[in-house]
Amino acid sequence: MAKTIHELDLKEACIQAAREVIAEKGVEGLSLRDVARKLGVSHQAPYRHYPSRDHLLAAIMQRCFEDFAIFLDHASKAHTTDALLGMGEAYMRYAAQHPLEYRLMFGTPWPEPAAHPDLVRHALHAFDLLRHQLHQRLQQGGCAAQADAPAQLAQAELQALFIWSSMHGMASIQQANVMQHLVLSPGVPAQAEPYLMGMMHTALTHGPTQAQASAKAFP
Amino acid sequence: MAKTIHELDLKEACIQAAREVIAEKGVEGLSLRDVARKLGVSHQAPYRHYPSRDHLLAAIMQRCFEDFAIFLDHASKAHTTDALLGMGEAYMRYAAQHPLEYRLMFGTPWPEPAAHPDLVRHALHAFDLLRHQLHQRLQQGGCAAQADAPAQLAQAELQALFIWSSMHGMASIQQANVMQHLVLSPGVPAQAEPYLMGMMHTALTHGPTQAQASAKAFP
DNA sequence: ATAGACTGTTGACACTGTCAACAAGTGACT
DNA sequence: AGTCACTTGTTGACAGTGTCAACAGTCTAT
Repeated sequence: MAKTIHELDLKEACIQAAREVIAEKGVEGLSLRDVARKLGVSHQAPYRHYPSRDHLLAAIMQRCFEDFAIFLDHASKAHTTDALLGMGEAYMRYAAQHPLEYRLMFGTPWPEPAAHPDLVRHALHAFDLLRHQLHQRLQQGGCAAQADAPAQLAQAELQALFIWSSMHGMASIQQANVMQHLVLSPGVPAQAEPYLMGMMHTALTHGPTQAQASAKAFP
Repeated sequence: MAKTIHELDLKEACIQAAREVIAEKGVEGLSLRDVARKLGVSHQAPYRHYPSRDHLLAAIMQRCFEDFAIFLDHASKAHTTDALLGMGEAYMRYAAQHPLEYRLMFGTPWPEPAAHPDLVRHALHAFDLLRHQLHQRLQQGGCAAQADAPAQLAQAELQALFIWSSMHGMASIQQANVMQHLVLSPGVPAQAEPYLMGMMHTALTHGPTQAQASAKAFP
């Protein structure tokens, strides 16, 4: 009977060890037997707490989403002038600082979402932060005569999806290190991110043009 | 000596069979032994043509990039009024129609890029199509007094990265089926893509604002 | 005290990528 | 013609993986 680390809950220790393995060798390099070895425990011990590798992965992803949402929330509150800008910068900073966690959350095929409702719930929270921020912004601004509340919410959601798309795309590109191979003009790689931020700001202040016609066609 | 399918080049047949397996079970479900079985050949036969699983994957990815670039090129030439818009729509259409291929190209950790220069070259071609389109557009437009040629190229590259980011982000979100879980207002999921297109159009016509200051700080 | 639940261990199975040794066919050179 | 090297394919092994089944302790409630 080896009293190694069990006192602090093997279920929790598995997540911790697995995150370390992921940080070292990436998501695809994670094996249950590895975390078992790392904890000095038999290769079947983790199976007592997670029915399969995917379930452990889901638990880790959930943890990552929690951390991510906290990170975004702090940043939006810390930025004194523009909470939205603060969130945007925080998003990119998180992706840059935790590439493997980011990949795990947004770049890994999700393990059967229906089977992990908790994971979905935590993942949604981060999006809700963004949506809420934009909704507030729309209500305060009141620039147009659009006082229709549901329409404003829908508007905020469309904006949130747009922002999320752009930032996730940029983060993915940066992570893939693909810009190194693109043979770009000097200064362009460094300017790409602030340029994207500027474009998003422009789009948000001016609203969409054209092509929207095809959207209105199917209301 | 089984004369099964060898006459048409096993090297080529491997790619074909592997693409079928990927289409059925996804990238992670691909195994060399599977394609060998599918071709009625020993489990080591593919190894005579590809030194490792990653090399076969690289070959498949390269093929996908070729198809993808052709697809984009056709679409941009087919669209009579706006080649750029045609490319954008084609991009989203490809992602929707070939989700697994798209995932393979843009969602899979690349197998050691330096070892597969051909893959990199083909991948870059698709980006070059976009960059070229935008460069032409800038030269024709000439709306501003910015006749500086290298600056125009850099501008086109920044625009290309912005467009690519946004569309890739939207495609990723659509593929992850995450919008189903987001509990959005009615009509928002359907409007998301045209809305994004409209926002991109706005941003391109107005150019970036703000935040660009931080970019100019490091020229 | 005893029965049942947790929790962990050992041993097996099928499957994978990959290495090594071998066989059959091909072409070139002497 | 005969030999030699090379290409292509086969068979057999090895370590590694996720997972199932059977077993052994320890804890708790009756």
